[in-house]
Amino acid sequence: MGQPKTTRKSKVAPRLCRDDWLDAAFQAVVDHGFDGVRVLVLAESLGVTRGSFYWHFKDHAELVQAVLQRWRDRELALNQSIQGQSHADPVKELEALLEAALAHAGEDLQNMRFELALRGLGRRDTAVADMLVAVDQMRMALFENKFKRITPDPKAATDLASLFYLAIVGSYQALSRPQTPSSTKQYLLSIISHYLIQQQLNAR
Amino acid sequence: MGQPKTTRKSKVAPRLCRDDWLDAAFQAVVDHGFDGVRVLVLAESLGVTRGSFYWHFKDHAELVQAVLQRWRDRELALNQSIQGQSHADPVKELEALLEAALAHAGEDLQNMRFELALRGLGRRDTAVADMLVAVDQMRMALFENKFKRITPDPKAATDLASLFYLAIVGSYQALSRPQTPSSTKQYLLSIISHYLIQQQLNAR
DNA sequence: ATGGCACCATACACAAATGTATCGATTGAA
DNA sequence: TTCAATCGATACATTTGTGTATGGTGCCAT
Repeated sequence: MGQPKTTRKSKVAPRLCRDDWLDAAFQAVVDHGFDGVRVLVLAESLGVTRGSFYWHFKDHAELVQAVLQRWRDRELALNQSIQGQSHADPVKELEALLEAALAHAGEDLQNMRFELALRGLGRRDTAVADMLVAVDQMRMALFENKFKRITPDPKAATDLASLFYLAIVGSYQALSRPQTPSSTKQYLLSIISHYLIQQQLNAR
Repeated sequence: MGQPKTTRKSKVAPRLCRDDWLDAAFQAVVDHGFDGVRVLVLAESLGVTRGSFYWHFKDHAELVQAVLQRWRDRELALNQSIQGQSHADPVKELEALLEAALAHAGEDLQNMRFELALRGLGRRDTAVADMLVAVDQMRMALFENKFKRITPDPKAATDLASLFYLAIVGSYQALSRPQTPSSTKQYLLSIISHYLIQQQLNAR
């Protein structure tokens, strides 16, 4: 019964690399949080013993550190690529950015769950907390730049960007089950239109 | 060195009741999350051995269950008391509600940290998730009622209430260190005034 | 083919946490 | 006072997880 044929794709014993362990750890964080990253459990899910793990990593702490590092690198790269693509209509850009941030919570559910677990870790680990603050500011600057092309009022741009970002982060965890993703977008877009209309009225 | 004189208030051996353990468990959740609720550790912090624990509780699960239960009861009671106090100016009421919700994140930091840990647990436990959804809806209804007295548009009331609540939840964890509490309030109040001004303009 | 290296298994020691069983001590009331 | 109920200490068994040391095996280049 139950051959050790795990979820590894190929047929037989394609020996593992460091990234395989990182992937497994990522999934464990998604499913059970950072406290659920157990070497023993990961080994079973990968169909090997811990002997493999302690060849690729010094210890448990190094694994977690590597997972954090990889997330941070990817987040920075993602930010760079978004900053690159600048088009004509700033409102369209904003909508696209919103879409991307909320898709983070839609199809790409894994990343959302990982990030929430990461914020949980950040509450006990100041280094992680600092990393998160940096990423938050980076992302918020993205929003702020878009808003600054919509309104001439710099304070309004900062306020709206903060509000948007907070609402997105909030939508990650409140209202778990119901129709959150698209409705949150509607709430936010509604605010934009309100704001734009008001601005046009003021301009007269 | 290091007498077993822990943080228990009185002089000698004031035997513990069930609530003492619940308080300690609450603090453990605040400090280390639900995974940090270890019977052994709680016993040490209370200056007793686990013999005491297993007299007051059947097992570890019963403790967690009781902690959840107590939080839920208190949350319901708080909601009731807020629903009771209805005054004249709806905008003032809204500001007061906002103030209360964000004070939750200010002076009363413990409750905020507990709630965040609880949301973390809710991601792995459907029963907890359901409880949180219920509480979220309950609180959001509070906001929605206030907004319905400000605007005649029911959809706008729902949108604004959702957005506010999401932003508040988001502010609980993004922007850990900086000037979050008061600035978040400013963001939200700014949105209100924008919205009210627009509404007045439309009314003409 | 074969020797060496990369990768993994096995076995051991140790630590932390749960749960149970039993005994001891303290307190309040008859 | 004394006796029983309440509360906590002690000791034991079990589980789960980490880390280390060492041995085994397939694969690739010489």
